[in-house]
Amino acid sequence: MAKMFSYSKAEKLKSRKLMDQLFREGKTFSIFPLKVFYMQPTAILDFPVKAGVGVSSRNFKKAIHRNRVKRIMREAYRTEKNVLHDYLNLHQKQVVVFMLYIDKILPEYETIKTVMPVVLQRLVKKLNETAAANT
RNA sequence: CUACAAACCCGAACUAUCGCUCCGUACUUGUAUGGUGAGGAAAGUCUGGACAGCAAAGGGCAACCCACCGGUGAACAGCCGGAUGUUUCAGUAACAUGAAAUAAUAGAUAGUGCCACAGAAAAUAACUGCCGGCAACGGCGAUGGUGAAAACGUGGGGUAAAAGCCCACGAUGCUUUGCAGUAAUGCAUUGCAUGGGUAAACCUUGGGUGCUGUAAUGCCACGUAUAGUACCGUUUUAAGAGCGGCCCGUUCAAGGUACAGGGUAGGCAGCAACAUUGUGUAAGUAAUUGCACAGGCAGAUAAAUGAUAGUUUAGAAACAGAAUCCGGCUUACGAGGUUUGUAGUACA
RNA sequence: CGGGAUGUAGCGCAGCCCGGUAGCGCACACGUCUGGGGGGCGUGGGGUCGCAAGUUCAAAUCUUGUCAUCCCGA
Repeated sequence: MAKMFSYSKAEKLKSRKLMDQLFREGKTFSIFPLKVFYMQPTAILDFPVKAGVGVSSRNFKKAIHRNRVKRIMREAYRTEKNVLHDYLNLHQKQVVVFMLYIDKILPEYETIKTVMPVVLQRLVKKLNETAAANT
């Protein structure tokens, strides 16, 4: 694990192929105002976590507003992601995550910042459950 | 001074911590370090180009666009200057005249169409009517008061009754000549004519446009089914294709079309240095152009500018985020400033 | 990045090409038939024609600009 709070190019979900697979086969859960897609890929990734954020252009028509939402989400993920990273380091797992903002009003940074740890803890819990079920 | 409207300028700066894109350097090859990083509209996509491809970017029709004159520029439907109209305001007894706005602006004397209601009649001059005549008929377009618009206007002469039929003054269109102007056009002048409006109705005239767009296009790598079904065609009179529609011409042509299915969705170039930006100066009424000096100023591909705290300022808020690149147009916009106009108040 | 369609009464739509009166269905109000409801019949109200400017005597209609919504292609 590199730096504590970084969110560099290698950690971003970029492959179109992987993304199609995620939306087709991945599992989901929602904690308002976020909806999370996640799955554990079979292939070996160059980075343990591949994470992406998104907003519907139907809900936000202006590009400036979409950029604003994505920036807030990236910032929140960057500061709160240690929970997920520690878990994955401990169990030698890898995961692909995509977080979609589903509300229609422009969010404040504080609200996303309070929701993000809850989301990541839920994600860790879900991964734990599937691991338990498999064994 | 205050309020409102319009045009133009400007579109915060700095420090610390964490973090992001791209570029350079170092080495232990993923870390350190240095630099770099959105707009006046990046927007709308309304336009003009650059650049690239498309059989030889063939010809005609259709379609679409433009339309006073000159300049500007790579180009334009843009911009600048001018001419002539129209509208509004000021002004006048009424003109004249001045200011502002303006998609005005080839042709209504090429042709076709349309003009509600009212009105005799909305473009053929009919009806009513007036005059002459016994009548047949002939002459006339003044009479009719409706309408947005009624057969050049006003006054006089003239006549059986009338009429640009004639005269004076004036209006409009075409035209001759002279002067001014690069020109549009203006002023004066010669002759002829006068049946409305609409071309942002069809249209005619003149000029222009080939089409598609950086997901263009070129190259590299990886991978699948030497694979299925149906139809059309193959030595000719050829199926079909060659990038919008139709016709012609021309070139290629042994495969083509549809359905179902399988694979890939990675990389490099295009791609960031020029119709470039800033300042000064010269030419020009201006748009704009020349010269000198200085600068290097985003380059991603699920897509980079954020978060927190503090300082400065009266305040930090508006509209809003590059995706091939430039010129213009249009629209959105906070606070402050400048200029102009309108209204009110106070003082001299 | 490119192409197209639609804005008319509370709702769904005509009218626009070829300019002059804005209409249809449902809904609404009143009256009537019925003991009452439902339903039928009759009468009536309600529209800045998305917004702005222009052409015209006259604009929902023609022209230009603009705003919003929806759809399509790569």
